[in-house]
Amino acid sequence: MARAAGVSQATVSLVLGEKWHGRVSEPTAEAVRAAAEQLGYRPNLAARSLRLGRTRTALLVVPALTSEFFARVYAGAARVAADNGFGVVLYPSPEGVGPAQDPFTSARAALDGVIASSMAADALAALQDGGLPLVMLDSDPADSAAAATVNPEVADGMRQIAGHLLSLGHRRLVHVAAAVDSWTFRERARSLAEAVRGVPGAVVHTEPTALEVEAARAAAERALSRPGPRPTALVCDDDLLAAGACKAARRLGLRVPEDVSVTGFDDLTLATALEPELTTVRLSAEQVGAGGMHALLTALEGRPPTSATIPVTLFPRASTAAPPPA
Amino acid sequence: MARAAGVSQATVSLVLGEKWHGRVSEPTAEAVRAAAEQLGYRPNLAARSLRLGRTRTALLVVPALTSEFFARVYAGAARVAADNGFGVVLYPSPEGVGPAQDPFTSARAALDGVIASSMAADALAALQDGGLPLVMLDSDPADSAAAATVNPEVADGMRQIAGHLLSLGHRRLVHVAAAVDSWTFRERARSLAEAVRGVPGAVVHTEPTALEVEAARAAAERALSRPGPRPTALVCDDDLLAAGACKAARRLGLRVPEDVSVTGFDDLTLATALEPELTTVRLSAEQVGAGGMHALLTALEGRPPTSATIPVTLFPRASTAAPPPA
DNA sequence: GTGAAAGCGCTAACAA
DNA sequence: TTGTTAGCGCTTTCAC
Repeated sequence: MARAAGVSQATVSLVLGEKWHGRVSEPTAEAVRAAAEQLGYRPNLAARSLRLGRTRTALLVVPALTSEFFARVYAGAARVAADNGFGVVLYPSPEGVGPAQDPFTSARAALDGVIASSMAADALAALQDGGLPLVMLDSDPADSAAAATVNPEVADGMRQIAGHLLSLGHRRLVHVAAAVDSWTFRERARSLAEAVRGVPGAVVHTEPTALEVEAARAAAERALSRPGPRPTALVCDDDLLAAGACKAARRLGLRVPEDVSVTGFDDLTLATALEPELTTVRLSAEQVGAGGMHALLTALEGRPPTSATIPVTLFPRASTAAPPPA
Repeated sequence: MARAAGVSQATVSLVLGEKWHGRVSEPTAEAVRAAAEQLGYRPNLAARSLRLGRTRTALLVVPALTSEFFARVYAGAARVAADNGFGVVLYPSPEGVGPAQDPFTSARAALDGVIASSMAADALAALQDGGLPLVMLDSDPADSAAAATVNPEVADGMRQIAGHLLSLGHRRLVHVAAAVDSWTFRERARSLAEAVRGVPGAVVHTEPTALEVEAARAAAERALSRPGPRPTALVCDDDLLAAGACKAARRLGLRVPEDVSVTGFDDLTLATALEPELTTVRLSAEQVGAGGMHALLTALEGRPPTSATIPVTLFPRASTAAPPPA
């Protein structure tokens, strides 16, 4: 303790907590700081948490951190948290081996709030009885018991993709759709269908697939091999799926984008690592994470949190072009 | 408190802490468990940590979580931690904006130990005075003050890559090297140079680059355009760099692998999303993370932690072939 | 087999 | 302007 070293008792608390102005003399304050510095003293967080009843820790529930997208969501949330003296702990990915753990078994009492992605559907049940402020990410703004929702504008993103493709002249589209039952993917499908519906002669066929390159390749190959006129554009729910779609095209001897156009979603590193570079929609995952943390902090301060919406941007690159003449 | 609800006082502690055998009667224990269940009672972690002086929390220091590799390291560490009632908190990526934070300013007193990657070099200084058990990942086994080191066998991986390429007949290699000053990359360079040295007529030129696709593309393009006989194989320190190398080759009108072979390192998702699929070495990042956590837990139990070594595997795929005849 | 009591390090209210 | 004190919820002796 700096108490023995310095001069006083809990004056230390005031000084180190920056609450001493007008209550502790400047010399004393300086002495305390010097002693703390010299002893390498750090306040004990457990004691502080116990006393305060708050832990300055938020739980982030994401389906799989190994995905670049959610790693970025974490990065954004952690940055905002750190700026506010908060920490972020992750709910162990359900992907992992071992028993699916109740996020609260080990953590509930040590949390101030929860930020959850809609994709981690199975974890939501456990959150119901939490009684903690909850901010949902990329989720249905309507139905949740959340204090706030922070969503990238996925519908707008899909609308932009569709607009881009339709104005290039594409009329036979395939939606290479993530077979994941979550609001964000339903929204994308809805938005795409709506955009296509407005254009005479345009159709969209849906080909569901698991969220993996190999599964997407198989799905896209299926879609491109169906009887009837070949689709000219593959609209994928994720850059990863788009990578699979490109592989499918090449395996069938088709060129991207000359014979078939392919679009992604997210703008991961992958999008520009591929050849041709993917036309895709950038969702700023960091902003989603940061927005979620902001909303949670607001809720924690007792103010009504503002549901936010993160704009998205279409990046037209080399994987899309006008459809072949035929 | 379950105290009021149940029947007794701190008997609760014994029962819930599984320390009651032979000290509390079976009926009482059952009653406590029932009450706890019914009230949804969870022990307060802050209080427990305060009392015990331990937090069951480890810090994982990684350069950038947005990279798939380190996300996997985290996943592995978190899995092992969870199995042992531990949590893992991440050191905010130095990449992020905002002031570079001392990991201990907010966390030191709340940590039991530290796991650090060598790539987070700048953070190491701050760790020196930690006084906490430290496990290093992918770092020089010799020089560190670490209790243990957990390393994937990168030298062996590079040896396998070199062997693969040399036996295909390649003699003019380029090492597209990550311009990051860390042990793991020095080790790769050393191992590659050594393997090539054993083969008469074989040479390796080093082309340093930042760890990004676009920078790697530029570096590879430079290497392939140098005067003199063109290199026939590009050995990259990372799959991401290999993606850049492939783009460089195509931009110069060269085919992969017919005109030039390309190899990666890590076997990220990217490796099989690209075309051709990358010949690469799989480093099990999860195992590195898990091994690191195991070593830390061992150290925390007072037993001497065992430095571990994680074997790597060469995956020969479509990005390598015999060099062109000329 | 169970309860009473102390104390982990901190903060906030109050006394001096 | 500073020190004293109580108590956050838990674990752990130690009496009973």
